Amino acid sequence: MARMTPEARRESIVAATLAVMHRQGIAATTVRDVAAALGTSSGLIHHYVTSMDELITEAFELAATEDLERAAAAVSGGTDPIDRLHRFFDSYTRADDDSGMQLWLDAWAEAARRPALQRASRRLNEAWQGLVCTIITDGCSSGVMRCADPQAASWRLISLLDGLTLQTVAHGDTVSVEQAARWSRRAAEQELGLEPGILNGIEPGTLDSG
Amino acid sequence: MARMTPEARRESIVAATLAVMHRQGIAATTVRDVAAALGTSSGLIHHYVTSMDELITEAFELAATEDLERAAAAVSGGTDPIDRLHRFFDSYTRADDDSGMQLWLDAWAEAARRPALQRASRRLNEAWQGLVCTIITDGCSSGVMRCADPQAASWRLISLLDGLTLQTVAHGDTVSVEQAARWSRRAAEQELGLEPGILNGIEPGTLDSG
DNA sequence: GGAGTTATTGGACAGATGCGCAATAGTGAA
DNA sequence: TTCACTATTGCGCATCTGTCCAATAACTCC
Repeated sequence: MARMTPEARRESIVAATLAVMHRQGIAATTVRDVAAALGTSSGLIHHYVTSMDELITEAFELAATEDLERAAAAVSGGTDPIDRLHRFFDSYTRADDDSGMQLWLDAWAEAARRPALQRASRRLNEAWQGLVCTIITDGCSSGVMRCADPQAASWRLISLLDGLTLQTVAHGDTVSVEQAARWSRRAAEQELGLEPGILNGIEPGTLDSG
Repeated sequence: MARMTPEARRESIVAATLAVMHRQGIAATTVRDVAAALGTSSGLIHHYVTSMDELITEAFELAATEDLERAAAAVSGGTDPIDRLHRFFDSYTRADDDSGMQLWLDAWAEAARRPALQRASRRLNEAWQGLVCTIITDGCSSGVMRCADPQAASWRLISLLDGLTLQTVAHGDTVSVEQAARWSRRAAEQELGLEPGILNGIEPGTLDSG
């Protein structure tokens, strides 16, 4: 393979690792598969990375951070708390139709056995919760939402979303993607004292362009 | 090792497999580990089991079915729908403090790659949801609960429980076991139009003996 | 006791795994 | 052009994996 800058090569290795992780799952991602996906030798990977665990953690962290930043960017474009919450749900449900959520399932399962992966997974999960918590706190102080405990409410919403998409990803169609989206929005309306349907009704972009 | 009845031997193999799965995770459970835990040779395992996948699925199915039946038994002893719901939460939160929930995390992650495991996981998840759905339906028809869509509500409750305990198991203490229990009960009260605190208040056994 | 059945053994087999290392080839400076 | 540097190769090593199989040992029935 053509010689590359160390920096560029390292990035390409992490990107290739991520592709393999999406295709085969975290546990089944091997050095040789990454090398094959990259079109290089397996020795090269270890020239840049001290262990496979480190590489997997780094790749997961990259993907998860990008997801989070995409969601944060979408949210920050909202005009008011309800619009921001709407955008949050949109970006979450758009992300999970792909194999992105399977990566999270793998990470949660592996977390107990891989400390570095656990730290990354935990940190990013807390960031997601924080994103929602900020929206709710704003909504409460501006009076459009009613919520006694934004911290708890945001953990419940995040957990509900995770639990529902878990069903979608792991079991095929016990719960459909559309149901998961509708039900979690409905729960948010109920949890935050919003008018029923306000999150599910005004949703022109989901079916057309999503 | 002492010679055993085929039936007894088979049971001991499945039990040993389950122990190894709890200790090392589904993906890292090997024939040799099971044989070592059993104090026998690895060849013996394949004399009773055609493949490792079959054995793992069978062991998971056994553990999950026992959990479900324990919950169903606890629920069936309830005097009315609210008491039954109370008992359901009790048995669920008592189960997850152990490594039982980690097994579910592993199963969900592996489901995409192991069809037999996926079928088992899916079937049992639907049974859990059905258990809750029955309670809610009864509660609605007897007038103590208000719920427009018991099917959807039970999926939301199950998914919320899964999502919250997921945080507990995978990330240590982003969400504590007590918080997960309290928050999910609170969500149920809200979802089913119950008096706030009715599921969290009357709960003498949790802190003393749990 | 002897014979037949079968639970159990221990190791062989082919393949995969993470990692390391000498050899090679491309690159930039003198 | 030459030389030092290092990205890249290709393979070797030790270990682990699921699966299979002939040999052995324990049990049952005659």
